[in-house]
Amino acid sequence: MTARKAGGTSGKTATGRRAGDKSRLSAAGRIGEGWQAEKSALTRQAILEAAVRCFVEHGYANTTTAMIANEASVSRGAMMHHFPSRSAVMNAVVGYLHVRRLNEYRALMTDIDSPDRTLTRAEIRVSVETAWKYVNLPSFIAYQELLGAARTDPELAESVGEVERDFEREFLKTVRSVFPHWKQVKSLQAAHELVQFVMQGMGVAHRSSNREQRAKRVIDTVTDYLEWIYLADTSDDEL
Amino acid sequence: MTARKAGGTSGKTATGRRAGDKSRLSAAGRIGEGWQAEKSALTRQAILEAAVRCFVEHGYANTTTAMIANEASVSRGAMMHHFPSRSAVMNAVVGYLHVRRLNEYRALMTDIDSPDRTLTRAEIRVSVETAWKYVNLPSFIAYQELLGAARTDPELAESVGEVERDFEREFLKTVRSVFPHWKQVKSLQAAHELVQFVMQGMGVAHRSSNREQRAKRVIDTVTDYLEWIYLADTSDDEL
DNA sequence: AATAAAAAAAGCAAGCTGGATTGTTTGCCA
DNA sequence: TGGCAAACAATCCAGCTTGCTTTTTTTATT
Repeated sequence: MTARKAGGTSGKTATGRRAGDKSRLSAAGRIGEGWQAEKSALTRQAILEAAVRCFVEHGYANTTTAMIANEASVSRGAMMHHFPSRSAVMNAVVGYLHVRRLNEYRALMTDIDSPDRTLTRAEIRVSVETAWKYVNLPSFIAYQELLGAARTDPELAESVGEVERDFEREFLKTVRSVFPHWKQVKSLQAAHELVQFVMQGMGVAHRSSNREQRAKRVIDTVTDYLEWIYLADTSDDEL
Repeated sequence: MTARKAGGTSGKTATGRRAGDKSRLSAAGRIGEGWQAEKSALTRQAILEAAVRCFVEHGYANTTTAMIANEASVSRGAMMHHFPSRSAVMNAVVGYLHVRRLNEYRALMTDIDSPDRTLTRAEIRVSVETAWKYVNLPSFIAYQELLGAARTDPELAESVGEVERDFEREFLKTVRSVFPHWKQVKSLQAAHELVQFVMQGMGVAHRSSNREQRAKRVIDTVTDYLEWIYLADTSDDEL
C-alpha cells in the first residue's frame, strides 16, 4: 500500500495523489501515484519486453537474469528490485505476453476487410495466412518458449494455465467478430481450433529451408477445407 | 559365456583370468572385437534411453549429465567415456530418437487393419486417433524437447536437420503403405501433412484439463475433412 | 606351437576445478 | 523510503584428471 505521496510537489507534473496498491496497472495514468511509480512502471515494461526478446533469440532456458537486465539497459540490482527472483520475472512475462498476444492478433485480424455479405475464398485465404503470420510473431515464439518450459515447471504451468482460458475465449470472440456471417458457432469454433493447431504445429516444426514453401501448400489445403465447411454452414442443412 | 570361438585357437581352457561371470545376454557373441564392444553398446543404449526419460520428466534444459547417468545407473565417468561432452549425448539422442520414433509410428500404424478394397470413415478415424496417440508418446515428447532446444542451438539444429528429411520421407512412405487405395499421392501428402501439424500443434498446446475432450472434437473435425478429401480423390474428377 | 607373462587398451569410478548464475547484502541517491 | 548500483556468497554443473578393474593383444618362454 503505500499511499501517501506527500512529495507531490516535486517538479514533475505533480499529478500524484491517491493511494491504491501499487503494481498492477500503471498505464492508466490516474492510478499512478505520480511519484516515480510511473518510472517504475516504465522500467518494469522495459524488463518484460527485454525478456521477450531474449526468449526469441536465446530461448527460455538460456535466458539469464543478467541477459535480460542488459537487454533492458537496467542494472541487475534494479531488476531484482522489481522482480525479487528469476521466476518472478518469468511469471510476469506470462501476463505481459497474454495481453500483447491478444492485441497483436486482433490487430492482424481486423486488418482483414470484412465485407458485409458473404465470405469469398480469397478472404478465407487471407485469414489463414494471417494465422500463419501470427505464429511467426516474436510474441508467439516467446509464448511458445514459456509453454514448453511450463510443461516441466509447475509454477510456470499455473501462470500459463490461468491466462489460457481467458485467451481462448477472447481469441474466439475476435474470430467471430471478423466472420459475422458464419452462422453456426459450433462449426466456426471447430474450424478455428483446427486452424490454430495447424499453424501452431507448423510453427514449432523445424525451421527447414522449405518452410515457407510448405506453409504455402498447407495454407492452400486449409483454405480448401474452410471453404467447404463454410459452404456447408451457410447452407445449413444440418444441425 | 560364450564361447568366443572366433578368434579361435586361443585355448580358453584355463586361461588365468576369466571373464567375470556377468554373463548375461550375448546371444550374438561374435561381433568383431569381442564382447566388450557389446557391453559398450549396451551402456550407450542405456544412456540414451535414460536421456529420453529425463527429457520427458524434466525437460531438455533441466536435464544434467549427472541426471542422465543416475537414471541410466552408470557413473558419470562411465558416461563421459562414451560421450565426451553433454552435447555429444544430446546429438546422439537425436539419432536414437529418430529410429525409435519411426519404429513406434510404424508399429502404431500397421496395427490398423488395412482392408483391401476401400476406406471407411471408421478406418480414417482410427488413423487420426493413431496420430494423436503418436504425439503423446514419450519419444515424441522427448523429440519435441530437442526440437525446441534446436531453435536456439545451432549444433543441435544441424543434427535435427539431418534426420528431418529422412524422417519425413519414411513417414510418408508408411502412410502410403497403410492407405494403398488413396490414389492421388499429392492429396494424400497434403492430408498427411495437415494431420501431422494438427496433432503436433495440439500436442504442444498447454495440457489443460479438457485436453482429451478437445482432442476428441478435433479428431472428429479432421476425420470429416479427410473423408471429404478422400472421396474427392477416389472420384478423381480433378487433377 | 602352446601357453604363460607382460603390456596395452577399454570400461569405469570418484574427486576436483573453473565458470556461470542466482539471490543477498550493503550502500548510495533523490 | 523507494529506486537503484555493485560487490559478495553460495550453488550448480560441465568437463578434466587421476587411478582402478577388466578385457584384449602382444611378447616371451618352452
